[in-house]
Amino acid sequence: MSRTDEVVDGIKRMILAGELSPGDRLPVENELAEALGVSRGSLREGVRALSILGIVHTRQGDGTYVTSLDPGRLLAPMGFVVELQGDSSARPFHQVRRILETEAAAQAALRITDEGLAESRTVLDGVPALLAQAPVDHDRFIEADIAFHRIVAAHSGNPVIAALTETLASRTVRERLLRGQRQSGAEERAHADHEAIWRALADRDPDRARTHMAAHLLTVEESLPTG
Amino acid sequence: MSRTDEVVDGIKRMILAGELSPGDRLPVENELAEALGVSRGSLREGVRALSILGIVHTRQGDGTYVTSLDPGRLLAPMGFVVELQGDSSARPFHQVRRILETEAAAQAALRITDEGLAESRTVLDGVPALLAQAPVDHDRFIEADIAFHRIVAAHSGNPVIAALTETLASRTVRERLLRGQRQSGAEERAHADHEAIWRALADRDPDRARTHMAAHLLTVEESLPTG
DNA sequence: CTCCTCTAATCGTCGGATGATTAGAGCCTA
DNA sequence: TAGGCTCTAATCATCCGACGATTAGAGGAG
Repeated sequence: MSRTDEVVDGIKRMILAGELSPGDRLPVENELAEALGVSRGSLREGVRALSILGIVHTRQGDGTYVTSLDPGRLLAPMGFVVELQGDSSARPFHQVRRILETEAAAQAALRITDEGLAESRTVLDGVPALLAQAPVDHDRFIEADIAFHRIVAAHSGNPVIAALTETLASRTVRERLLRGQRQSGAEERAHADHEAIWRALADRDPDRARTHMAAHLLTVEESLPTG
Repeated sequence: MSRTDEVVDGIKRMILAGELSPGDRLPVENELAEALGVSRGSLREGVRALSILGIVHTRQGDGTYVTSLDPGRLLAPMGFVVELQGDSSARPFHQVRRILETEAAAQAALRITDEGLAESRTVLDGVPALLAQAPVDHDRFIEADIAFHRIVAAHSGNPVIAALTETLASRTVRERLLRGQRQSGAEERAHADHEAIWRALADRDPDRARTHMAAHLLTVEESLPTG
């Protein structure tokens, strides 16, 4: 086990033992390095790794702090590895997204607030104008697409689902998806699906929300190579 | 953007551009540091971070190589952050596990091989002896539990689901779960659930497999604090 | 041809030095 | 006194050079 691994493990253990809580400040590098019995260089490698994993946050001139450890923050780095996946893995990843978002839609139908409905309504209302112009502004369509799905996932009541779907359907992933199906009015079809989902949410009907979301994401998925 | 971030981004970009493929060896530290315009220390911090994310693998005396980039390898580090979650997040995480494994069971019923059935049969056959002795060897029960669920997920045909459920239901997580419900024959109940799931798999019946898996995991979930 | 030894290459770790950034004390001014 | 400014100390960011640990591969012995 390398020194750096010992640092990572040591800090992780301090958090698990309650010696460090979210928001707490870590000892300064020289102190912590001595406490863990490693040089400052090795310590920095370990702290940097934890920083990239979203467990701690370092500010030059100030210090290093334990983050909130929220699922949203800790799952975000996963988006990094999702982007590295080749086309062969696009389908299994999207299947996971579909399974989770389908359930999220059903939950959201039971829990969404009037504010959430209004906000998603505003997003959808802006889309027809986008699709009417030629050429269509695909970037802005993707923005609206992301915004709608994000609102639905956020109202599922499960922050882990919200964080996972966010990373599984990031902007770069969506750009790949849209590129693969930019032939026959795919965006119009997607927008119609969104409207159907919205109506189910507005009616607080989980079954309809589930079915429409499942069909919507399945349509996208069927444009992907088999995997 | 720090030097280390530039290193991470630079190597990531090399992979995305095809300059580095799985199995390829990275340039030696001194060369790569010069190519990226950073010192060897900063380079090492970046490479170490990528190593912890499972993207590269370094061997002292040999060199640094790009890993296979398989979903299983890249999602494994997520288990690290799952363990850091407090009890308040246990329920949403387990909900995700339940949703994914339920679907995995249905898929596995359609795809599982005779070897997979035989292997899971062997695992289940060993459990009654474990439960008969007093006191029950909880560690070995957890082992069997993990083995059974792993086989099912592996035969879902989706490596991402297999990897995610593995990290969401690691040994440490399971120990927490079992501790919360060690009152009233929970292990016997779990084993009976497993048998019901196995029969559905053996009959290649996805509906029954789905239902039994859902009920099995829901039972576990109901012992968790509301979140 | 096989095995062993030895060397060179490479990563792992350390210590020190310097620059960049921040927070906070102390001072000044209105 | 309240507010803003300056300056200082603390802290992290980066770099450099050195040496130890490990591995792969060349070369020789049998």
